[in-house]
Amino acid sequence: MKILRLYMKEDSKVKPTPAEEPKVNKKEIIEINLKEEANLSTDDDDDKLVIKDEPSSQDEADEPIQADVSAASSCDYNLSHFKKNESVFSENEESESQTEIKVEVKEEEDSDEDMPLCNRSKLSARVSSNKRKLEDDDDEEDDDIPLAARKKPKIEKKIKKEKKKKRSFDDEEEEEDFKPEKKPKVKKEKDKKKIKKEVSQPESPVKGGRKKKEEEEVEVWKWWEEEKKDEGVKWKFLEHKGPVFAPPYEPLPKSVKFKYNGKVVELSPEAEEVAGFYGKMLDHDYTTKDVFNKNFFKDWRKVMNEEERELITDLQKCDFNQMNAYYKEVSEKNKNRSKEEKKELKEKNEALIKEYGFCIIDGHKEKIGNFRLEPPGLFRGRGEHPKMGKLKKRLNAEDIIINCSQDSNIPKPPSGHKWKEVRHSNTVTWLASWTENVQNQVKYIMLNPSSKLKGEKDWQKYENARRLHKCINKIRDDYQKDWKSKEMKIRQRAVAMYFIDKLALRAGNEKDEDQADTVGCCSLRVEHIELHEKKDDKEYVVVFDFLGKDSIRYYNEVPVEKRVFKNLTLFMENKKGGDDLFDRLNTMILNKHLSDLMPNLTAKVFRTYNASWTLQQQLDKLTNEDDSEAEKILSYNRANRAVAILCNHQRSVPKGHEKSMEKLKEKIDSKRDAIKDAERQVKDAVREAKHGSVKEKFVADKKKKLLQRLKEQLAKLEIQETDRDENKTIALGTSKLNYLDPRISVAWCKKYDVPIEKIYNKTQRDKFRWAIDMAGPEYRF
DNA sequence: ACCCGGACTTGCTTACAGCATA
DNA sequence: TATGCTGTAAGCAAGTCCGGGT
Repeated sequence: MKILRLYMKEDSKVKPTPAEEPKVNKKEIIEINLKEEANLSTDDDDDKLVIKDEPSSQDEADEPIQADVSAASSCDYNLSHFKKNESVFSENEESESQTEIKVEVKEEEDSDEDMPLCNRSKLSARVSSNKRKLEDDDDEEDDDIPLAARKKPKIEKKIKKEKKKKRSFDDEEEEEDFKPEKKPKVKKEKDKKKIKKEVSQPESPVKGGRKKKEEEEVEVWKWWEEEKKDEGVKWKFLEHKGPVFAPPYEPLPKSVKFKYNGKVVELSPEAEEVAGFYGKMLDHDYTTKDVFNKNFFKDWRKVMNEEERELITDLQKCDFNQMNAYYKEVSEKNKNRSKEEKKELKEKNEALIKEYGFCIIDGHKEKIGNFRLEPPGLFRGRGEHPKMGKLKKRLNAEDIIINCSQDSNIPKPPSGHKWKEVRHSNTVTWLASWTENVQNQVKYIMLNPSSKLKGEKDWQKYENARRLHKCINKIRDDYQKDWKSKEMKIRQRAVAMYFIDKLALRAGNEKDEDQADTVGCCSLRVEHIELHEKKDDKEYVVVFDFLGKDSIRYYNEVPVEKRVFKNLTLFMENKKGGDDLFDRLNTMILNKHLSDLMPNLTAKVFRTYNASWTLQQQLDKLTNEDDSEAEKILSYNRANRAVAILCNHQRSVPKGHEKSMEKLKEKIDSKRDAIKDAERQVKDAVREAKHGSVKEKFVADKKKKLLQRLKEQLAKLEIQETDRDENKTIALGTSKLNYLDPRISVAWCKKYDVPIEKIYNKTQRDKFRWAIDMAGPEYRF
């Protein structure tokens, strides 16, 4: 792998700064800083921020980087796949700096366990208060504004948005080829025949429960044994039935009244439907939020008729209680449906899936991921989303673009309707798409993860990550050197890469004003980190505290290399809390650089790489050949958990966790009692047996066996207990599904003789079929 | 060189089926 | 037989990244 290092000239252009606070040219800042440095740093020549050409390399405190995966309190594995003995960082000697970072999974005042994660502990909005050790200037005026409310001045954004909106309005329909294409009739026949043959799976006779389902599964063909040829073409033939529309609105019974200002008001169906969306959610936290209510009310009024609009002017005066009660009643009724009804419904649903849930792609029948269009409703953004509560409109055929083969049976729109467009683009993988009206984003109907299309990509992803392994040393070396670059941009880039590599941070694209204020690496702001020269007997600690994807809080105290620390100090100089930490960097620049280092390398690959690598290391470390199966699985889960912690995958404490824990404890206690009892019995029996006959001996043996079994059961329960408790705020699913090379798990299962079903459930096995097939016990990531 | 939208992956929550248990 | 629990799938929001147009 050839690695290009670009030492470019300091770019002449200075990033435009917000108008109100004329900022110093970055170059100047460096220089200023250097002067200061020169003055200050008398003793520790260790870390001059060199700007001259030759970097002062020798006396680097070249410490190896450690992945920070230490667990939250309870579990104490201390992994570090970066450790030198793992040979990843072989060039870096010494340094025992055991990094021990607490991933403090929100521990404030026990209170809010039941809320969705993003609503919890609104992140110490005061993260960046004056505690800063290395006092930069003191102008942090917006410390008291909650994070989400802080705005970066972005005027052009507004204009952009306007434009967007306009576009979405006036690009009404422009009809297109909706009549089935006649021309390739012959080919069609042929194709169809072929498909028929492939598709008509042996119809499984109904053989009760599970079995039946298994057999009805889509055919699995070993695409991974086929030769790969890409060229951007995703398929040759694609046929499907089109999406399933949301069921039409059924007006409420007349007895369900809506009241305004205490008086019953009869709503038009349109207004009623939308009111119903709100009424249904009355118990939800959302309806207590200002933004939500405002947005809802505004959009609701839009669908009202003149009269209604005139009358209903204040949400406070609206009474949705009857609607709420009605919906509750309905769902109650649904729960109590009779067996027959349930069965009927199920059959109907299965028939629907059978008809619409599959497509034919290149001669194979494959499951579609989401063949149902999203029903109308109120938008529920996560975190402090400015658009929460807006009305998500009902979709019609006129909104939908169909994508399929020209020579396939083109799906029919509902009678009286026309598709927005039918296109035949085989360079994309979606079957249908539409533009959602709240965020103005395209949404898609795509294939299930078990499909070839998805599987192949998944496989590629992990191969790519494995490729990174081959040059990770070089890359790490490189960015460590770049910490001393004389160019600000490169320094920032290098520090960002370090974060991404070490902490598995996301890239952090820029976001629009009209989205929740969350950040990733490149979009970190000064207010999101705190620097401590010393914290709890650790040196050079960076405290991260910000809201990441889905407004999940990321909190981490990380000891870093001195040079990184100094650089951060430098980056924060003369900035306010709301300013970008890496003002010379964005994801594009970063990814551009990464792709120069290795083809197809992007920020996200590091996450995949580090996750999978961590899993492998952990599995190696935690698994004992002669553990019981349950113990091995616990080890696996622990390894999995380490990854989840690394990637900050959280979840809200499941409802009734407390209760279920208690129950488990009870069970354990009673098991213990049983064991005591059994022990006593065994003792007695043994005594009897000593001078007894064969029969007594037999009894004693039996009792012993029973005791043994009880003990095993107890052990299992205890394992379950720790496992469950350690897991309460950590979500394993995401990493399992998206970050861990399944071949590692498969290999582990094969090596230690654990049935794959214990690790992957049915869906997961489908998704990872390729890996199950591909990897032997010797596979290494 | 940047902006923007399109395409696709990632991530959390919710609803529900199916099972065990009382 | 009703009830409660648990694991799974569905749902959909929110990221990443790329490429085309200007």
